[in-house]
Amino acid sequence: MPGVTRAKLAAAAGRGEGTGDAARDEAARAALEAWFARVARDLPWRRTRDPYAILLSEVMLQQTRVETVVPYFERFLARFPDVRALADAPVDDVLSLWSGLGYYRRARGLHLAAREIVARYGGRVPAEASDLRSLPGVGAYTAGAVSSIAFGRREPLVDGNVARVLSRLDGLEEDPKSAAGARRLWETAARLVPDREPGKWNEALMELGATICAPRDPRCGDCPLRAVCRAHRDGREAELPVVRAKKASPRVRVVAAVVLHEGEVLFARRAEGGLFGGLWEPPMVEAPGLSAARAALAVAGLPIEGVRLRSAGRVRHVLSHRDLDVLVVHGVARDRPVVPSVLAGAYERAAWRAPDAEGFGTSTLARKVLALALGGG
DNA sequence: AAAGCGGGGAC
DNA sequence: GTCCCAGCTTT
Repeated sequence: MPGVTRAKLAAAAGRGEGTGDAARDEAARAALEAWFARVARDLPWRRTRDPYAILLSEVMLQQTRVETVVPYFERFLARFPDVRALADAPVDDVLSLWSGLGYYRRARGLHLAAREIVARYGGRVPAEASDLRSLPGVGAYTAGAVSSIAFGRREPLVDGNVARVLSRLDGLEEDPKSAAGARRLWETAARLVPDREPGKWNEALMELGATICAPRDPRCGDCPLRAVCRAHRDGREAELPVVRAKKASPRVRVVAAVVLHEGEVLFARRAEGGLFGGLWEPPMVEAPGLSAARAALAVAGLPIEGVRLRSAGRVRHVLSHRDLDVLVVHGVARDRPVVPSVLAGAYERAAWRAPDAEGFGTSTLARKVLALALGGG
């Protein structure tokens, strides 16, 4: 790293505490930028300058690991290569490409955002963070990311990685999830983001958090910021950032009914807004057993009263806030029940489909249920 | 401030 | 098993 000697970094680290040391900040910028230029991963969204592709990547990356997103990003972009293609698509097609990625509200939000970008911005992704922030599914992080990375605007961002890196770098004691802690982090990020290539800087901060400044056992020996890091200086890497304990997910008993007729399965579409909103699945309800489930499905309007159902086994599906214990039952309908156009409860409508049909969204849970019920024949 | 919202990878 | 990920929205 030209111009950045260990001695300079060490001198900068000892000068002042917390804020207000421009020389230390500059040393950190130089060190991190040099490091990033050397080790930056080759990721598909780093090969483009298309703001739409970058917006897509940032939405997919919300609470989702880089390695998980890569194949989804490639498929989605191939199917919807620009804002207009996405805006013109049926929502079920969009959810189909999102299937398995999780947090499906993101897909619906992005779809609505594309339509808004066409309607209000002539099909061009806006560059201003405040304009981006007003799009559905775009919060402070995503707005800062798109504005800085795609448009070179000097906008800060704070994600989980940056929160950890900056908490350690400046020795910030507040809980990043608290209002005060978040405010402090955004102030710190805003202080550090440079005029020149702010997007690179933001990416470098995240890259450091993802590859070096890990939640547990950070590799401080390989860290370009170790000479200016307060937490490292004080031996407190393991204590920062402070994390508050999260509560366990309640266990919930669910019954899923896989009803077949001539090779097709009865699917129902979940109402948008809630869990798995907009996705299609074999009807399932929260119930302690089959008889209670039958009653609940009858109330919902699903026509399976006359179908003999037997157990195919259980599926466990863990979400961030629920731990689902799913009893999978299956059976063959003698004659095809007519599905009503409107359903009650969690489902809005139903249809018979081949289990591997395309063009609509399904959750990983739905795929597990189908695999168990149909896997053996 | 807290809860709802998926799924998976690393340990 | 636990932790948490390039978070956003609603209550």
